[in-house]
Amino acid sequence: MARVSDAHLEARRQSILTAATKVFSQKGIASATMAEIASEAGISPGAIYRYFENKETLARGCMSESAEAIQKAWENPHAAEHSFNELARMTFAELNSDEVSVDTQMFLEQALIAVREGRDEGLLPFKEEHRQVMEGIQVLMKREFGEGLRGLDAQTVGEALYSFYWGARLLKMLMPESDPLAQLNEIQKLMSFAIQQNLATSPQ
Amino acid sequence: MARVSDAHLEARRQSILTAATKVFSQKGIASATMAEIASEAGISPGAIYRYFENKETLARGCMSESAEAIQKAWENPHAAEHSFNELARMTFAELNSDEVSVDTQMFLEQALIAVREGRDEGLLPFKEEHRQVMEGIQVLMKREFGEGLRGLDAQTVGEALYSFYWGARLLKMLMPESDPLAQLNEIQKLMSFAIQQNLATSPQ
Amino acid sequence: MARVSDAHLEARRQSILTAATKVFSQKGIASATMAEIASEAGISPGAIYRYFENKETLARGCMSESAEAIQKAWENPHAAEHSFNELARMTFAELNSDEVSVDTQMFLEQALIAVREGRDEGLLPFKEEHRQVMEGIQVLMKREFGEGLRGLDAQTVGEALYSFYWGARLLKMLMPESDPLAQLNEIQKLMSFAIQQNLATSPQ
Amino acid sequence: MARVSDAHLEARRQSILTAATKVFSQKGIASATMAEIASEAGISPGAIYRYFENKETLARGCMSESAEAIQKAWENPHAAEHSFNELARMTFAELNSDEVSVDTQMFLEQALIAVREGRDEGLLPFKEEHRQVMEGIQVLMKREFGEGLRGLDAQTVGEALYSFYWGARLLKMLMPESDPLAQLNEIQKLMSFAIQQNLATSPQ
DNA sequence: TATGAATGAGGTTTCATTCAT
DNA sequence: CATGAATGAAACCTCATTCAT
Repeated sequence: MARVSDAHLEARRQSILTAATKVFSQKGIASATMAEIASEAGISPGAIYRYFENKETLARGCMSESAEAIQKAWENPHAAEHSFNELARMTFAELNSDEVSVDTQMFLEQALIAVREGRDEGLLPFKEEHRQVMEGIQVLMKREFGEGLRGLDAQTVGEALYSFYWGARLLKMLMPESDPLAQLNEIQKLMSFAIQQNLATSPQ
Repeated sequence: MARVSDAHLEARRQSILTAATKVFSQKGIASATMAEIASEAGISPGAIYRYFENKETLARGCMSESAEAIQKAWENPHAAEHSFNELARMTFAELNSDEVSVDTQMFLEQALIAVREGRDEGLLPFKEEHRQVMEGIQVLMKREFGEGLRGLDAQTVGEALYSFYWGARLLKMLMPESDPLAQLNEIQKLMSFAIQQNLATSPQ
Repeated sequence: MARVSDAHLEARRQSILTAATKVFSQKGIASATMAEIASEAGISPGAIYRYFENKETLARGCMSESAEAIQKAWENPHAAEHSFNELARMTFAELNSDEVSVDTQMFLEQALIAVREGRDEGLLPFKEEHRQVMEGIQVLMKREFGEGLRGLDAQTVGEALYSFYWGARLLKMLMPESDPLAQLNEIQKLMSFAIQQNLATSPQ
Repeated sequence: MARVSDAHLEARRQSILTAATKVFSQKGIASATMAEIASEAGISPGAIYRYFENKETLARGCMSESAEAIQKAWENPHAAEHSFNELARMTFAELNSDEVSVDTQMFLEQALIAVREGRDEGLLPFKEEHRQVMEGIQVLMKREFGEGLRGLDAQTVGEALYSFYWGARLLKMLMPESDPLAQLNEIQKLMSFAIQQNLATSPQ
């Protein structure tokens, strides 16, 4: 029964990921059992272990790749093909997908582990990512809004917006009925008004 | 060992909470065992159950009460002695205290447990609190800013600000060098500008 | 605080027994807690142990004494002041009291322990009691019904009636709504008819 | 170890039942531990749970199925191929087999647990069975004896006979030398005499 | 490769009993 | 004598993971 095509294996792997994401997001990572996931994927529990080392690895594998693309976009603002507002909308729109809750769970789980350990080493990768994204936010804002940010500290506004993003993710996880995109919309209106005000009162 | 003074009982209760907070924040709520906590508190496992119904209740008790006062203030906006901006500053200033990180950690631990377990029951208390605070934010904003919020959906703005608050807490936990109060400052400037703009263009 | 009158101690003892019987019959022996019983008796858990060695002893103490009197009556038929039918009615009427269920539980518990041990020694006391009562039944029947039992084996009839008695107790425990006395009534009618028939067809 | 034949699974199930019956009857259901049973069956504790939901279910499974056939006969009197007297004799003859004592023991263990726990739920299945059998007794008697039961309450007579049956089982467990069939024989003679008497004095 | 039966560690909770006050 | 806080043993059950087939 040897020599199964790589494509077949990859398809199997994907079907497991799909099943796992479904079960994880329905039952939560800890409550979901490997047996359930196997059943959902139409295979046996043992088979999962051919594709994923363990439950932990499987859960990590469920982190959606689409989210990574967006993160990359923020980290490389100069290469960005989108405006700040567009990118922001895309980012928050993504938060309404089902998988995000699992992603958020995974992230928080890792973050808590790092915090528990108390050593900075565990937190460093997180910090680095955070810093890069915040940097990207700041760069994009400055580029687009320029004088409109007068009186504001762009970096700290960037941090605040990043806080807002994570807070929205957290609340979405706890209250799936919340609407991050709608929240963003109001924040964008606020920013727009503020920028108008700034420009209107700018020195001649 | 009968008829111990109430003060003694309360001291014992506190010592259990202290021990539990220490163990929970080091090992995580799930991994921590009641035996460890009892040992840390210098009592027997069974004794804990005279003070706390079960592990879950004990964990809930570990959230410090200082935060509750502020929460109450938001939940009862009509009784508030402070303006929206004042209350907001107090709330974010609190985030710079040392114990808040542990509080945040405990909150996230419990939120994750509830989400993992997939049962809504565990999340309901959280949701209710969230909802009340968001309601409070909204009421205070409307009362103080009135027409300044024209063109904005006060409720959603409230939700967004609440998201921002939790995000700032989360980031503070992960990056203790971050400054929630500074972030709030920028957001308040943004709001102030926006309100000015709104009032300036108000219909005659 | 020494030297409390014996009467006082005995009263205390009785109040504990009353409380215990109430709680045992409501919750079952195993489910009832010493704390509940203490509470019901209006004392502290620790105090019970001044009067009863342990829960087991307390439960045994709840076996009603009225039942013992009746048993004695059967064991000493010659001293009996009552007819077979009267004694039977008294015996079954007793089964409608609340305490009997606890008694039955206690008896069965002891019996099961003896059976588990497999050694006859544990069962011997039971057997002896049974045998004496069955003997008493037989003697009373013979004395009263005489020729009416023609064609019947008095001893085996006695055993059957004794089986009936224990079965009625067992069923009363499992189905408190059953009515042992009503059952006895029918059995007595049966016996009466049978005896009449016997006498009617007796050889002249 | 995949794909084991159904026969193998059934054999495993039986070996667990055998082990459980042995341990339960030696130690009592409450004192017996799942670990002991597993050890006796030569498997791991966890394996038991693939065959039985929990300890309670396992205990219930320990009541032998031979008795069930007879029980079914009483519960479906209309389908019965046997007369009342025949069925009664078969039922009581069964009580002389060796395994009945263990069955009785298991039944009493469980009945006591249900009574102890004080929750009606545990007793309901018992009650239902009892009621159905008593109903069956009554129906059979009415069908066969008709006018012979004049002056008697068939339902209560049925209950009394059922009490007699359980009492005979109980006594057989405690005194293996007792003879339930002989007892039944006398009861049947009693009933026969009574019925004759009834018919003889029936109104013309 | 897939199967799925078996493993076995591990922690919360209860409550009879004790004993310091 | 009474109190009631504290003790601490004990066992069910789950489920990720393994490995014989």
